[in-house]
Amino acid sequence: MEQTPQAKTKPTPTRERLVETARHLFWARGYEATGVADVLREAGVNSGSLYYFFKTKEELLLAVLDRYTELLHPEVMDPVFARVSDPIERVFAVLGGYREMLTMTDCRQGCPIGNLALEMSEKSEAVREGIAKNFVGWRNAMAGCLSEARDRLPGGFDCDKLAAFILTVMEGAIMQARAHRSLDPFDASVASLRDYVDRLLADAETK
Amino acid sequence: MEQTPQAKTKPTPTRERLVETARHLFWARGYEATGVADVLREAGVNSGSLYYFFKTKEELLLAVLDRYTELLHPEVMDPVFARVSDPIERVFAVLGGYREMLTMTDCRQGCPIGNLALEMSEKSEAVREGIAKNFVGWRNAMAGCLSEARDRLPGGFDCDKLAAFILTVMEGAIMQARAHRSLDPFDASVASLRDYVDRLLADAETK
DNA sequence: GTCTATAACTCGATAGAC
DNA sequence: GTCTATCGAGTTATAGAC
Repeated sequence: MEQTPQAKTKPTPTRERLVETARHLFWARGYEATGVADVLREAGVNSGSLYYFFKTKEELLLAVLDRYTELLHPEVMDPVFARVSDPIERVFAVLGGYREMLTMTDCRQGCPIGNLALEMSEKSEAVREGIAKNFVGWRNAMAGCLSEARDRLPGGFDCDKLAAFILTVMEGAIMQARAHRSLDPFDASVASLRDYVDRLLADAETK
Repeated sequence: MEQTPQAKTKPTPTRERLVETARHLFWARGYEATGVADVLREAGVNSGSLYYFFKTKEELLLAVLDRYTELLHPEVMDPVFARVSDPIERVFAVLGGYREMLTMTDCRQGCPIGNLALEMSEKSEAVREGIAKNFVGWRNAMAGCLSEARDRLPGGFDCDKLAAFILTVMEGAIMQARAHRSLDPFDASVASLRDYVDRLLADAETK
């Protein structure tokens, strides 16, 4: 709707490059620690262009958060769902995706939204809302998996509550992995979550 | 050992005031977002004095992390342990303490170590170690509670693993509470953790 | 839409008197 | 151990030509 329809082979317009560069730098270094000049250098764009598209650095961050919302399904969920079909295993496969992110960065980079949630939640209401929206999307995807497996869970089970718990465990597990620069706390936390889910499934089975 | 023994009524020396001021500002605003000038103003101290005690801003942060390590038992654990005697309930009472912190700050401030873990873990190895040390202390306190209740838990149960899981849940729950500016995700996550622990206790009972 | 140049300010840190 | 003054680099953002 904002895009002219015939523009199909556009070679990555400047705005796109700015958002993608900012996305990666905010993730790797944090928002405050990333200078506008860093984004400009890395994107090969001049100051004037950035401020043509975005009034402020914060507005650039809001665009980054919108981008994350768009990427949730194509980048995070769909590849996993294509590979794994059992709804419960999909949940743990998504967690495995974040584990891989930790592996590839030697436990230096975790969930970009989680970082921003702690750094920025009280600094801007608009940013906080963008973060909350991303969390809601993630939880809904997980809640969808759990709903599919509803008949294997105890009667009257609250799938949204467990979905929120899964996000909680993932974020807390990533935090500890980064603080200890080790996958062990991540693996231990996911194993505890698995134990909990197994007990829920076993409980539903015996009834 | 660093303190002269006769100095008992010292009116809070400058160094102490700097560490305490920095501790509160880093907690409320984050490390990068807090300027050295903010610390100086709030502490009523001049630049020259700060750099007499600390070579850099990062060294001030390390002192803050040491202070948190010292405060863990007197400020976080002991008051709860004095009030609650059942070891399992102690765990949940400690979580209740963090809930109160969220209540008092309208879900704006959570765990100061968690904030720093995500903001600073990859920026300085010394800082990361100070954070990890705080996490280890917290987990050990929780593992101590669980060990006391060992006979009520399933045979061969790994108390350290559950302690790590409890920290994971607490940090993830605080993150979501701050992002949504609501206690609901915190309460839901703690309720799920309680459900898990109840199932562990019930499992041990039937054997 | 993009360019260069720079305004206006804040940052962490230092020097040297007291 | 504390003071004032300030350095030099970095910050976000803007102005105005092209």
